[in-house]
Amino acid sequence: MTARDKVIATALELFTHKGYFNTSMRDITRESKVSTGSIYHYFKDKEGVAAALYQSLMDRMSLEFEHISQQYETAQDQCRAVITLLFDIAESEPDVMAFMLYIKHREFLPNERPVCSSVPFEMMRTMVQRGMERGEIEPRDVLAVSSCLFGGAIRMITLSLDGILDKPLKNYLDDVWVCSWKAVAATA
Amino acid sequence: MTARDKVIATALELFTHKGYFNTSMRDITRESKVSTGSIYHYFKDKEGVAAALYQSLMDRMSLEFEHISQQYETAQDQCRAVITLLFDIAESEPDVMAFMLYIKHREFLPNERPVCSSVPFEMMRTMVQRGMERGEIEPRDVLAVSSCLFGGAIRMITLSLDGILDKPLKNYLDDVWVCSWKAVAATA
DNA sequence: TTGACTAGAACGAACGTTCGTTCTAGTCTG
DNA sequence: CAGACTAGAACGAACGTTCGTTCTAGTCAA
Repeated sequence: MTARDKVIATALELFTHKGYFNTSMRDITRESKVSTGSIYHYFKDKEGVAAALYQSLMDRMSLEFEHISQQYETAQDQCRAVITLLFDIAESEPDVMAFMLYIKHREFLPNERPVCSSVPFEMMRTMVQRGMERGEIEPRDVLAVSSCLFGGAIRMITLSLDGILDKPLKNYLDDVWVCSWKAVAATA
Repeated sequence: MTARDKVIATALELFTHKGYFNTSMRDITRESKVSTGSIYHYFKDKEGVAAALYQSLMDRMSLEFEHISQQYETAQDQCRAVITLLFDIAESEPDVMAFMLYIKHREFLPNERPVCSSVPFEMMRTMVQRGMERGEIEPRDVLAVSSCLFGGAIRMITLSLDGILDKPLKNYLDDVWVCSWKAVAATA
């Protein structure tokens, strides 16, 4: 693991657990065991660390969604795969999910667009759009439908991150998916 | 308007627009025209300002939800009223909505429970619970169903706060409600 | 020897908070 | 009623700390 990677991994952990502003560069040097000088060699500033972390996570999600788009034919299968993937990540790598869904990036990445208009979120809306064109999904406003289709799952994930759930997240997957799909499915 | 109220109103505006950590006590004194000394007379510290603001908004929402519970009989009517109210507030007082839904309180209010387990959110789940008992809502896990019923609306509100929507939020209300209710309604 | 990398001491700016003081309005006393 | 007294609201300069960042010196591989 390179020094750069160690910094990013440490930043993910500290930013999600303590928050960006409650994490000092000293915290990062201590936890990552990379010196101040090295960090500023690889990154322009503290914001640069956050930006690199953010970018790497967005790239990863874009890639995963790309795979799903290719692997599945119907919008129904694609969207279920997306929600399943999100649930998986939320359980196995809660920090990753927390940084993507839960954190207010724009407080410390003022030039970044809001998450909702990031590439992965756009891809989710594209899936919905295609589902409408294929007649799988009731034709309505795409934003409204996308919100309803994925909103339940996303709320469930934030409940999980907040430690509200007493069972593992995956136990709720079936209930959430049945409800979410019923919300948008074209009436036969 | 008392000095105390002026501070809370200013805090709401600055915290939502710039974020808690990007807002200094000097910003608050400048904008509210209340001196540093006075602020520390009314509030223990910066966190105390945020806590008072948070509490006042939660109290207000609890009260509004209480009214809705009494005013409407069925869970369907209650839940639609809740979503309508949230949309109304999001449009007329976006700062209020942003502070309640969008902001990561726990970064600066470490002793506060997460929003999802605040009183207003509990009330929403109670409405769902009663809907199940009355046979209006398909019996499933209450948390999952609540997430699906309100998740779409909440996502829509965050889209609105992010400035993604090109039309006023209320234009989406019908689509969102139809989808959300279909997600959970008992099959006749 | 050069250039990429590491190290951590040092710097200056900005922060939240404190503190001594002044101002204001009300109350008590003779 | 006049004057002494009190409580607490308001003020803002100053303090000590912490932060992000820079700087200088050193190491190591090619």
